[in-house]
Amino acid sequence: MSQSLARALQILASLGEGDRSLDELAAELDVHKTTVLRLLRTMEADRFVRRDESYRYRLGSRLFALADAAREQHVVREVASPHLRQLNLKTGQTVHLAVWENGEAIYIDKLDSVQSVRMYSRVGVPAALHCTAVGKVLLAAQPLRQQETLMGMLDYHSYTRHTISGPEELRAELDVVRAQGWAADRAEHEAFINCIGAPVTDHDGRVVGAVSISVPDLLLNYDQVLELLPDLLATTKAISADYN
Amino acid sequence: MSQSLARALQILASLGEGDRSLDELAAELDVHKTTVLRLLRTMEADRFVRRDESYRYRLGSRLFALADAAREQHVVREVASPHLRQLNLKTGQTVHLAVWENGEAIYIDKLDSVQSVRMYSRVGVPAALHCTAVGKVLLAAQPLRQQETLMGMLDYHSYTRHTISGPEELRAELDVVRAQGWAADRAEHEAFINCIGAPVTDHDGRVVGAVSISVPDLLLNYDQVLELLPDLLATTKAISADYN
DNA sequence: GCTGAGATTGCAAAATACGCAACGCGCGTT
DNA sequence: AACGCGCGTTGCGTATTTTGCAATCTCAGC
Repeated sequence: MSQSLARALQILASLGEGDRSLDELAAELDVHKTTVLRLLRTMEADRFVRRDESYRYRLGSRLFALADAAREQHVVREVASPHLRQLNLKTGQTVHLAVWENGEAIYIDKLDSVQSVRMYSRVGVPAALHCTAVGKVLLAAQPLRQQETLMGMLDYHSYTRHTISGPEELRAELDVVRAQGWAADRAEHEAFINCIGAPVTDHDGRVVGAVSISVPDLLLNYDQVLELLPDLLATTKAISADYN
Repeated sequence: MSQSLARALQILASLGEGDRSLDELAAELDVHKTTVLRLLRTMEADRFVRRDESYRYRLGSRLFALADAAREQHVVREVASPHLRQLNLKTGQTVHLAVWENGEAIYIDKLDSVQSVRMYSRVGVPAALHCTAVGKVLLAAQPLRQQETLMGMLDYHSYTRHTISGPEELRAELDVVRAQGWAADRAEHEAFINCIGAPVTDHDGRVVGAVSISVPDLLLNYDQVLELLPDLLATTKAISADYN
């Protein structure tokens, strides 16, 4: 709708992947250098973008401030924070918090494992609905009508050979999730990583978020991960209680 | 330079303070509703902004992702993270990490004290240069020419009755900071809060960041805070070593 | 079923952003 | 030391894009 703004957002997205030079950005957006320069200048003035000594552009510090503010607007995250920290300390594993936002499951918090095994996940990024623990938990909690719509639209990308590959299979899986009150991801999204996830609910029992624990296979096998389930459920229960 | 973009950024800044309705935003920016609507739509499409059921606008999840990426682009933060965590655990106090960015000292990481005493500081926000420990440390490390320029431009806002109030006083303070290798803030920014801060350096000895510990007066008096200095210096030394 | 507050759209005016081409500047090359 | 190249920057005329208005639509409360 607004061309210059759309381009500016594209620039920000691009800078999110790494620093860029003016020409690189111009080439990427396929617009004239001049245009990019002026957009960058505007954003620089408000600290959304900065540039280093060698004229390479990077994301600016204003984004920190905004993201920080955006988080505080997510009540769940505030409430969950200390509990997640405790779970992270106790289990030593990577812990995620995700919420439902506009048809997607979005990670809004992440605590790394003590062993710094890098995982492909990031705060602010959507989680796949058909093959992650939090995705399943959140999807299973949506109105049935919307679940069906979404299940029909998913791409069912096969990340590993365990990935659920179609609506029927997913529908069955969601039934299990609803019945048992938690979801598993047995190397469905990343090979050699198992996860378990459970919902956080408000006073009316509505699901307002999902917490998961992710463990690389080489640390714990799937059955051993299941032994962490009581800790996970205790955490989500505590968060839900604090949530009022 | 780019009007629509500038307005859009203004909208983001405003949403950073809380959720807004269309009319509220229009009034705040003093532009027509239509204009705001279209800007919001553009940002909504890229998940920079979202709106809830009742048509109130909030910051979107894309900002999380970007902020997360922006952090990872700050090498110092990555390297410092585990050390800060350790310092935070050992002392139990609020720990900050700040870097120099475009003439300002910006907080890029913060770990709260175990006693949740709220401090007025926020990741992404600039720290005052004349009355915070990190501000002094970072300012003292800049080229003298720039220091002078900046000292002439600062507003020397008197937050408390201990706040440094002019260039001469600040110049003397910075000499002390350089000489001793760390800086203090004796209730100069927030009454009843004392801080100590020290620089992180790269292999060439250039200052690339600053770490500080902040303690409310009711927990420890100034002399007691000074006893934490060895811990602080050990931390900055360790970070500097890891920095390569 | 009416009323009104707020969101949304079509349109025409013009302000604004755009691309071009020329300039400046620093760095590495010959 | 001079030259040339790469890259950022600027002035300017054009026309695309954005803007504000006014009319319309939608939904909630009465």
